[in-house]
Amino acid sequence: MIRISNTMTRTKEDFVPLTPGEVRMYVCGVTVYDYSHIGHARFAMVFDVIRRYLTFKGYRVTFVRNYTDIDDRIIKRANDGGVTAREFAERFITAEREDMASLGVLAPDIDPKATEHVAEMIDLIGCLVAGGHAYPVEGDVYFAISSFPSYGRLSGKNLDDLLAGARVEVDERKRDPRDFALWKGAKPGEPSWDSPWGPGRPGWHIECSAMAMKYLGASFDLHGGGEDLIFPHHECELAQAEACTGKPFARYWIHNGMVNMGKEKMSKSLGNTLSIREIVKRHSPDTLRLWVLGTHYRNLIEWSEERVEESKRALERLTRLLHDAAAVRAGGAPAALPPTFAEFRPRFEKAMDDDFNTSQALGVLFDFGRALADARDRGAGNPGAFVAGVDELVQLSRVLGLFGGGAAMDGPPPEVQRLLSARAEARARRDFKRGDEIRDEIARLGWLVEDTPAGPRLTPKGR
RNA sequence: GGCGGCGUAGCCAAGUGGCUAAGGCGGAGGUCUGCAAAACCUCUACUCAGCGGUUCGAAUCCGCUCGCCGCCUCCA
Repeated sequence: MIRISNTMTRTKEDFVPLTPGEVRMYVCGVTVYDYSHIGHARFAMVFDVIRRYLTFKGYRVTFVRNYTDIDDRIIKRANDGGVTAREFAERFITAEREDMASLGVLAPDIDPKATEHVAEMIDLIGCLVAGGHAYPVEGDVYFAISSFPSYGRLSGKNLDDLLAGARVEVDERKRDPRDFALWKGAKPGEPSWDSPWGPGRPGWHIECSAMAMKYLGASFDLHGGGEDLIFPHHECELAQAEACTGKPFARYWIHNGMVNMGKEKMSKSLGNTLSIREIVKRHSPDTLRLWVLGTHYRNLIEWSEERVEESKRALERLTRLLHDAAAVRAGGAPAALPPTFAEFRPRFEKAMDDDFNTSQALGVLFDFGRALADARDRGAGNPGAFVAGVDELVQLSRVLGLFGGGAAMDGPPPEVQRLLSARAEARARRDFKRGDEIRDEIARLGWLVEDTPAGPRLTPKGR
């Protein structure tokens, strides 16, 4: 039984999908007005792992992650750059897809864009107006907070506190300062769509309500996003959907913790971001993933180049096993998974079942790695069992999105092989000076040579 | 001011009522080795921010204090 921390109830609950064997999940994606940063990388990896694990457990998962491709900043930056908002947004959607692929994050089943669902949003707004939950004013349409008493339930706010907060924008035309825009009347120079309330564009929150319900139905299982979206975005999204349909929206709300830059949240608005495309130049996707998954998804992570370097070293422990297995596999016969290696899968699942505890799951994988290394070193006895064990380790690792690319297991290029042979000859002549020189040459090509009782071993030096 | 979260070894980080407080990085010693590296073995928190309380028993529950962070405004 999978247990999930549900933001709505603030407790860990048994996960029971609406339809047995199926999971429908919606995750709020990014607003595409700039390159994605490490915070987005974490968020994407977290939900990627949740999706992979649910799939691993046998659920048929439908995973939707949207693009917000119309908003104030997109319009402004597009105007500044002399391109249309659409062109501008498309550029960053393309970039985002490249970034996610470079991190080994699987593409969503559906990745809808807000601008392609304006009709659905207009229908939803129409439903809210008809039901008395929204009202038009001079080309805008606002959601009437007072018509939805449970507003504030998700974020744990009460309506009075929101007023007292005094940070709510003052707009005389709103019936209540806490009301929020569903539809914004067009201003000169802005892209707009026709609607029953005049030309304009959708408010931020309405897009997710409309798209989630279009692809997943009025009620679905999981809704995710960064914890900074709990209020107001998810609160509003929920209110809009439920006010119209009268049905419960998402059953479980999952929110990931932030990535801090020093003591401060990494955020586009604070300008303290580090882009994904910058960071993948320095670190492999597996290294970054290990860094992210080492901390439980709800906790804060502080960005640190040093911590990532540590993750790299830890990862090398596992990749070495993969290479050793590849070397053994070439000659050995396959074997069944021996009983000594059978304990790790259940332990791994137990950790992941408990609110996707990747930190603990990784601990299991490292324990597994130690058992495998021990088996390898103890002997020539049963190489097939060692290979079977490593295969099992890889299978479990892939549930976390590790070792998905073949690169981790690719053999050395011919040049390195040649050098290795030359070194073996030199060492046979006891010309260790030459041997060490060749070892350095191989190192420059990115491979580490180690002499073991069974002969030299090659491992790629990680990023 | 309101709401929420965090504080565990040198560093990172699980664990949230009861066997020896996971795992990673770093460090120390040993075996192995031409050297190196890796691997393996052993060691590295009598203690969980502090102080009280509940309990047969608490890192885990409750209260207070201190420190840090997030949200309440666009944000993953």
